[in-house]
Amino acid sequence: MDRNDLLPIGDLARRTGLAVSAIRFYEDKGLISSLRTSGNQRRFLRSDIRRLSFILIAQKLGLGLVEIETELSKLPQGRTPTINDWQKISRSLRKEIDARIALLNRTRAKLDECIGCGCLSLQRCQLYNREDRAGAAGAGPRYVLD
Amino acid sequence: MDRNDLLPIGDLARRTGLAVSAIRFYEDKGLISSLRTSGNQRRFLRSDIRRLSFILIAQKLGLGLVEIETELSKLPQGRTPTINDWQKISRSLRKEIDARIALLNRTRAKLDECIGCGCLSLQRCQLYNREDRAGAAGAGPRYVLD
DNA sequence: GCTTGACCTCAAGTTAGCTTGAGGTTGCAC
DNA sequence: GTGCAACCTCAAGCTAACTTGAGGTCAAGC
Repeated sequence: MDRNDLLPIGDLARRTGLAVSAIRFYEDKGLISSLRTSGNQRRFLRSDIRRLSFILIAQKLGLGLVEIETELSKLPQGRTPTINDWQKISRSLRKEIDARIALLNRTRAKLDECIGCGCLSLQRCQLYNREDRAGAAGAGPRYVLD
Repeated sequence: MDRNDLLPIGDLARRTGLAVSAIRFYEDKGLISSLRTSGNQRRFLRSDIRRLSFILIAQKLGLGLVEIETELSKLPQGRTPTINDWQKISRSLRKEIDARIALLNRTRAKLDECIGCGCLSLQRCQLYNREDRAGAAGAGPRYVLD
């Protein structure tokens, strides 16, 4: 592994569009790891760019950092992930997207009924039920979500 | 207006599934308003059940309370909203859903390309751009979102 | 050898969306 | 007229996902 293949945190930040502080934060949370120079500065692998990309995409889908870490933990330990590894884990994201689209479609169908009668009634329209609220993107009142 | 048409906060909570504290919080934020008894207790209109329902649905779509207030402010002031009023504002929500579905479809298409090459590269796959990140559900790093 | 920008740590602050707790009051039923 | 559940206010706490600031170090160019 060439010395030039190790990136300081600022470079990684520039490559991903992330703030330096965000990358440090992710390392703290265990989403990414780094080597250290003798002077205690972080050095990252090139493949970490991809890792951060994955984090950004997954976040966009509404996954929390904890869930993202779970996904990332499916990558092979000890060696740099191959393209094949990334394909596998990306397909898992694709399922997430599919699920979200399906949920939105159901919500839309129910809302359409409600627009029909104008009621917006929890009882009649059943626009809420645990199933749907569970997969929701928004935070929502905790009491209801428990 | 009959005296019986005024609901104490606990009843409203039971009808909507919200916590009492959440309703008070929404009132504080100006999403809902109440009358007071001589003893300073809140009394709500029956139509507030619908108002809270709307808030819950909109939250499920990932709208923030501020955006929801903006929507709600389109309801007529001074009188209880009619079914027609609710239909109008609900259609606005429907558009939100449509937009979100469209965004997810675009994201999925891009991810599919990425799965194809396994790159997950920000440059090549263009899985990020401001347009998409803007409509995203998740929080995302603030620096990038600015 | 000195300056300067990039880097370090650790603590505290920020926003959203609520909940929890303390300490006190109301109102309905018996 | 008394008991007690339901209500009140206000302050503080909580989680997620970061940012900001203070105070200090490292490293490369002049």
